[in-house]
Amino acid sequence: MDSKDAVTCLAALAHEQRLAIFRLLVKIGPPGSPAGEIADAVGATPTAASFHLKELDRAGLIHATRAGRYIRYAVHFDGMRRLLTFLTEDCCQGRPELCGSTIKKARTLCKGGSK
Amino acid sequence: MDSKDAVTCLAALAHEQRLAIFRLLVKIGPPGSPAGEIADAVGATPTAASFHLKELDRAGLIHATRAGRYIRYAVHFDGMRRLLTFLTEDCCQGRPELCGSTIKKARTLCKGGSK
DNA sequence: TGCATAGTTCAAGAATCCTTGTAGTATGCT
DNA sequence: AGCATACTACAAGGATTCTTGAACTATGCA
Repeated sequence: MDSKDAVTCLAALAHEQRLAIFRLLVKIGPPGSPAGEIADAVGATPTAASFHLKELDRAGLIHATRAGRYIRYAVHFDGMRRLLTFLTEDCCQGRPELCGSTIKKARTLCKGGSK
Repeated sequence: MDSKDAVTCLAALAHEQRLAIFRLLVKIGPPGSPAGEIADAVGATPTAASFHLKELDRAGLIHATRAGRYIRYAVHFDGMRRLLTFLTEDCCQGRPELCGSTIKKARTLCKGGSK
């Protein structure tokens, strides 16, 4: 992940409805949820929900899969983990004793961590 | 941290220069750096740097302390940790086996983790 | 084939944010 | 006190992003 990708992710999340959608999908986990239910849950019109879901998808934070007439959206844990890793990279010059020594744990997120 | 605070933080970070400043300060850690050096490091004019530093400060991601004629900025680990916690809250409905069981580690960040 | 449902795309106006220069404030030195 | 340095505040133009409704595409069922 480079700086541009990170800015795209952060801009995607820097919006009340999109943040609500993202957190909802984080909570739901791998099974995800169809677009209509997501729209209802966050109080968005179908048009707005579609627009915001596409933004989150483009940023690589969620992904879509068609299931019959529904399109299910689920959080993309790998994208999420890459973003958090990028934000905390080289914390305290790699000398964790400067900040409490636990920052490295931020890198071992959902779906296995390392790499 | 509520949804509005998180959006403020994310919007603050969703900008190339501000993200560069934040990551620089994360890397430097507690000692921080004066505004002028930060401006040079990220290639910003003094005016732009001041503007962006204020944004990050307002969002609670960094904090300023005057040291003589210099104003040093340093990352505010607590604000940073609160944001990461907020983003990963209730991951997979609290059933970490759904996503790899390591998400909880994201909450134990710099400065000692919990609350 | 024809209709209903689920979701997306398009376009235009409105709102917001970014950029930049100039002026101003605070500190330190002589 | 007077001057230089370090940084901040203000303001206006320009660019980007958000919102909304109407039209469009895709799927499933009878």
